[in-house]
Amino acid sequence: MVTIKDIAREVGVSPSTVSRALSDSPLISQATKEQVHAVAKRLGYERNELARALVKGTSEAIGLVVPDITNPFFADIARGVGEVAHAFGYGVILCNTAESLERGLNYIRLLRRKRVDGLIITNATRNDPVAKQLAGSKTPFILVSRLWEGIETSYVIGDDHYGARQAVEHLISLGHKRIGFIGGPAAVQSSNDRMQTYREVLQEHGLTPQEEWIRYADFTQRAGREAGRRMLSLTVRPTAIFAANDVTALGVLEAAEDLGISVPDDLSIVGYDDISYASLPRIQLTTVAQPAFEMGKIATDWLISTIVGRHQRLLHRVLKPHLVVRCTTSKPST
Amino acid sequence: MVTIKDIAREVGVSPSTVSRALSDSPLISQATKEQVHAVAKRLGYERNELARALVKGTSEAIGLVVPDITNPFFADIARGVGEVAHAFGYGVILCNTAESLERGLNYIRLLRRKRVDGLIITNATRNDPVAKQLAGSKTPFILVSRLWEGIETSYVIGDDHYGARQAVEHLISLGHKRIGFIGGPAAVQSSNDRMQTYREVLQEHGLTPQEEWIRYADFTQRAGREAGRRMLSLTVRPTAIFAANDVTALGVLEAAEDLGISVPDDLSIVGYDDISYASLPRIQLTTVAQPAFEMGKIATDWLISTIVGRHQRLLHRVLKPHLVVRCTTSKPST
DNA sequence: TTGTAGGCGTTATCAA
DNA sequence: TTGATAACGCCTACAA
Repeated sequence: MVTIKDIAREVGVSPSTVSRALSDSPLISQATKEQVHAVAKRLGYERNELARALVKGTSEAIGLVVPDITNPFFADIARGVGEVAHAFGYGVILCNTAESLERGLNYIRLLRRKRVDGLIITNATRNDPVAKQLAGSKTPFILVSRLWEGIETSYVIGDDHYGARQAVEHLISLGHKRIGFIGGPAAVQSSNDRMQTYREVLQEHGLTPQEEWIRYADFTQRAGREAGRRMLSLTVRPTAIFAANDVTALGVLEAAEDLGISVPDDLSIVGYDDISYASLPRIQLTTVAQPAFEMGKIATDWLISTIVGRHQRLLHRVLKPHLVVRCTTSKPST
Repeated sequence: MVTIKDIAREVGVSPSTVSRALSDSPLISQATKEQVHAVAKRLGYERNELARALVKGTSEAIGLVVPDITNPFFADIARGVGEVAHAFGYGVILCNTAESLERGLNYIRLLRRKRVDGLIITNATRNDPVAKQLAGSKTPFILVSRLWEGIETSYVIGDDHYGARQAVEHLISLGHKRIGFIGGPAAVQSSNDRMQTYREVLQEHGLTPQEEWIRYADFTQRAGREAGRRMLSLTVRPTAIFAANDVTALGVLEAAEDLGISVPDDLSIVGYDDISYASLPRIQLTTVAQPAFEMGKIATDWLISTIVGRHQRLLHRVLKPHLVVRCTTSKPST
């Protein structure tokens, strides 16, 4: 690899002059700048960002931790993050935890060892051991979509209570009385909030769900399918299911198919997120839409502003989701 | 941030001793090791990988460039890459080019400046200016799914000719004579190979497609939908369409819906990749399956072996895809 | 406008 | 078994 020393030797100046010339310092004459750039190009010089980061104390990289990159919701967040990160010249180190708490821990440690300038965390869970550790550190970070509890942080989330309310009230207004819920891991705040609101809304309407109508999956299609299959095999089964995310909802759709239950005639399904596959003609999933791409962008924008020191306030952004009624919900059959 | 010097001072030894103790050198006494580790833990020491990389000449990070992270095919590759990379203690820097050649170029430059130890490239295109540059460098890299032409590299790809043949012969065996093709960007090798084979197979069966039955989209759902809409609005329209990837195929499915054309009765559709959404009950897309996750794993495995110098041979891996017949294909209506 | 020198946090070499 | 010392490649006062 060619270094500034090589260029310096070639041009006949000192390494510092080369360094300054390459970073376009006003102290350097036009003539030398041109020479330096020419030689740099000829030699194929690429600045060593590692060395630069070491001395400048900033790596121009941010870490992004996601629980499942194959979930389009997180893929979209990742896209948003990449978009603005790269616009500011920052790199993005992506870590996929597969919903494993342990991996999440390891990745965050790895990212901090790599001295990323900031972190975007989308896999926050309750009692996350990393929470306090990170909160007590200097590394700026921001939570997206999922929250820790009892810890002051910046975040960009959707209003899960509001969204869940839209979903459940929609089902109730259609006339459903037996409404089930399939959530994500119990330690995930957003899933819990949706569940809690689900319970509340039912109660407000004088409805009490059986305990078997409430299940926890892990936000994957497979788990959604299994949970759905179990729930739909009950002797008294729900006429509608609210799934805590679209991927799970699609799993439930599969389960219904498996059991020969027709949607929406015999079962209504509402998802959450509005991933692009939810709107496919054959799917037409009724769901609660969240602006994933936007969330990634907002978070990254804030993070980088914080890194470069333009501000240091916390950011609390709660986006209102909205219900998109499509074709997986209808009146219950009588 | 706490450094080895801080630990050294605290313990009362030299920095080099601390360094050795932390990397578990056999030269250090058990007693000091324990002391050092204790203090390191107490102080919350995290090794600075930047500094380490600088002196060791290896960053323990690999770069991954994908054309579209929201395409589950690439998300799955990314998952595979992450899986084995992290198993070996490597970080993954993800770059999403959104099918832009210019971005691809910038990202690869960025990654090289960050001194990644190797690259996994899934966005290769014909006449990629980065190709020769990279081929002439010391950084090991491997292409996945998409190839450059005329350049000796390592790669893990699917057999596109074989896959496309399965798809088109399937349609022909069903009795289709008017078969269309919707590909990705013309500069993408895999898309081209599928197209070429599509032409060949038709020819072998004495069929000649009209030129309007061949369209290039950009591997997105939206473009697939538009191209599909145009093709299906022709006065003489194909009775079957082979799309160069599933995302495009889903777009075509939408287009058919838009125009009130029923699938598979009035139009058969075959996709490529077998992303998880292709097998949804309501979708049941007939498609050519590729093991994306596996491809990511194989490539990364090879890359890291090369990095650590276990070998330096090129890897040429061509995986045979297989046709999965589902419900979007049937005999043409008469 | 340019050069010198010191340092960023590690690791590696050579002595002790 | 441990300690100096010199790198790694770059940036930045401070001097010239």
